[in-house]
Amino acid sequence: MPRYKDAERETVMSETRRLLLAAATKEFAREGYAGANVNRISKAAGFAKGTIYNYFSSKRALMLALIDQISEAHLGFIVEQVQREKDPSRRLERFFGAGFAFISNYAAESRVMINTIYGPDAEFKRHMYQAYRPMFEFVGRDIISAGISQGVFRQVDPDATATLLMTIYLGTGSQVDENGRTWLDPRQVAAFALNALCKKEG
Amino acid sequence: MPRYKDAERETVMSETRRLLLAAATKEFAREGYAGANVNRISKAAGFAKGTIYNYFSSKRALMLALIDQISEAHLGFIVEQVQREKDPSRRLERFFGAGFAFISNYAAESRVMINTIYGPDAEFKRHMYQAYRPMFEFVGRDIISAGISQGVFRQVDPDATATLLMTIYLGTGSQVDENGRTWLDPRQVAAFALNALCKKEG
Amino acid sequence: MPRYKDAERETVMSETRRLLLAAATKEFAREGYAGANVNRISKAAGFAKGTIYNYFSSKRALMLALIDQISEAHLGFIVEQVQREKDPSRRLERFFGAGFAFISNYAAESRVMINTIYGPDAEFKRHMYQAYRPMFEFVGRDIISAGISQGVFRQVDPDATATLLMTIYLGTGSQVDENGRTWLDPRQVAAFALNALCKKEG
Amino acid sequence: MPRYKDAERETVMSETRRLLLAAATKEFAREGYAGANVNRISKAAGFAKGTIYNYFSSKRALMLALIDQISEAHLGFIVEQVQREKDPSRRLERFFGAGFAFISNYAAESRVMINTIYGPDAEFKRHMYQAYRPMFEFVGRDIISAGISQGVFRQVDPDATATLLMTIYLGTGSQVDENGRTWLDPRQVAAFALNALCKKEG
DNA sequence: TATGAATGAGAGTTCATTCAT
DNA sequence: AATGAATGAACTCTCATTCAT
Repeated sequence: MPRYKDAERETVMSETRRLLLAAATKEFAREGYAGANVNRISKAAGFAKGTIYNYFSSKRALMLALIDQISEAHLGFIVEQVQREKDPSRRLERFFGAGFAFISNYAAESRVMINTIYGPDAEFKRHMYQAYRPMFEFVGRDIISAGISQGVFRQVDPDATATLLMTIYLGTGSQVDENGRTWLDPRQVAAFALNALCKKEG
Repeated sequence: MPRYKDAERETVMSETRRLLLAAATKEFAREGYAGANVNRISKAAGFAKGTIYNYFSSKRALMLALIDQISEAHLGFIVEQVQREKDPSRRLERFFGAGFAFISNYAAESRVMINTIYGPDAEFKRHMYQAYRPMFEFVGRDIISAGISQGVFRQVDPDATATLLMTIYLGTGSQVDENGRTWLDPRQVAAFALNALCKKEG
Repeated sequence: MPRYKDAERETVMSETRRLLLAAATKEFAREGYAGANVNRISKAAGFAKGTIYNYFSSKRALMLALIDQISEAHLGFIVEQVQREKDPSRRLERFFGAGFAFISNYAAESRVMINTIYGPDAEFKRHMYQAYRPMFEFVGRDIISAGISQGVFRQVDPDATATLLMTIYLGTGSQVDENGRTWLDPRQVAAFALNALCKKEG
Repeated sequence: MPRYKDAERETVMSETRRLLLAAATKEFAREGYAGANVNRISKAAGFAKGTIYNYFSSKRALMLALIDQISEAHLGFIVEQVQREKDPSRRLERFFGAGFAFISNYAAESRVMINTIYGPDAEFKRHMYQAYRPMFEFVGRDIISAGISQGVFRQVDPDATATLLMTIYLGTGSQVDENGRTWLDPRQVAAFALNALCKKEG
């Protein structure tokens, strides 16, 4: 869990900053980046309009900080659970299980992430991919490659397959109904992926 | 500047509308809905700012009309190609092939679609799902169900699997690099899906 | 009745022009001059947007023509009825009676007149006063002066009193409830004025 | 430009609001509500265009606030002077005297009031009547009814007569020439009203 | 550090008017 | 004479950002 985590920040980040980021998460989730209102964020966090500029130099900077925070939490959440399993197939199931659980438990954060990944802003996308690279690498290395070398998965390209699995995760996980419930079940998705990846047994 | 074409009014009207929608597609693709500028759209189409309001009552109405146009083109493009094949497996391959081709050939339209589906605006999303329902149904009926009844695919839930495939399509197809090239190859994705769906042969 | 009336205009004024002025009356009455919409007027009259400019050079010119038409009708309506009486007191009663009747029968025209007289546009006001001058003169001469010389009314200044009576008429007549009914009754108002004007009898 | 006065916030806030309302009064008086320009008001008050929206949520809200302010000032001005007299006839004279003085001293405010009362906007009219109700009641009670019970005035309906007097006041007072001078003299009008109301003495 | 009044660029939208047909 | 697509100035309102306190 502390992996990929900047221990420094924890101490530097004041309570105020945390409150502002929490309010920003909700606002960006609800309105999207362009539609979000900086003053409203500051007020929702319990501060005056100007306060937010003592912590973030601009609306964009706030968004970038939020991307970092979300990706960090997202990675920690998933890695921690996946690593409890050793078997690659179980790990894949856990991956979807934990992934969907994150989306359910951190709905606003997930909305921000999805909006950003599929949104029009190139800089934000680049930043987000950068921040999520560890997760792509983790899936490629600790799930796919591990499965291949253990003879459980077919001989697939680990990078491309990691991308595919991440894409499937993000795609399926981001489709939620009015109540925030995902359309699909993580077990369904995991079963589909396992069917595609596992060697066929006669 | 094309203030009065000499042809019939009907034609002028349609042509202008078409130009406006084309310009809107580019603008919405580049900036997203919230960031798009209505005046710029009208100018880009070759008209004065006010002209667009002779055709669309508001920015939202313009977007909704665009969603309808894109979804219609998208469905037509894919169905036409998929139906050339009769074998369900070939159809699945065609589905991804045609899908990725649409994304490549109609990059701006696809961007708008993706931004909308994964974006923050609930009304647009609802409208888009409505517009794409025929495509979900087509995949479930003419690919999945057809494959199951022909004994090619496993006994899966057609609706859930159609959703999954659509999601995979949209997710994988929407990830493009700076040049608009998709990260993944439609054949890779189709192979993955076929592995997951086809009955295992000893 | 044909007094103060430009017989020429009657013939020149085409049916289209009449329809446009009728529609303009309703629009100006409902929205006021600034809020009125020229296109809406043309459409309401059954014509295309541009047609109105074949008859009136501008929105202002339309309004000025309307003021002339309304004042002419207003004067004709009142004079015709007042002149049926010979006794100055009866004439005063008739004046208010006919005046209130005009407001009731020509509600839209009256609204336009009132809006204009008490509105912010100096040019319109000047034009309206000019157009209504015959009515001021008529009241001063054929009611007040007549009454004084017949010994019925006190020795008041005919002009000032005409102004006062006109003001009272316009003020009381313009106050109508939701259903277009005046707050006050013309007989009440006439009685008040007669009390003020008539010589005291022992 | 007075961005930060050194005094308390409360005071700055009120002062700015006062300046904005003062500028709005002039603008609405000159252009009418529909023709008024919100940005111009803010600029005329010495602020940037956006500032006015820190104080009033919309142009309409600004107008409604102005109506309240004007009616309050108007009532205070008249009541204060009328109550100095005890005799009903003197009070009636004072009523017109003070009323005409208000119109002369507060020309812009009076213009706004008159434009609104006789203008096309139903909501504003309703609001204004509501705001002026105390004045109608004051006239009915402290002038008319007082005069009747003291045997000075005839037995008239106090409410209808108050309406009539208010109407006469507003009508006569609102007719001013280019220099803001009323056409009629308050004494003339008061004399007319007294003649109408007072019992005839042999 | 926190405040919030002030700023002003920029957005969506309206509409009087023009003019080729 | 009538049309209506096109025009573009002008308007109301929003909001990221600044900065004196």
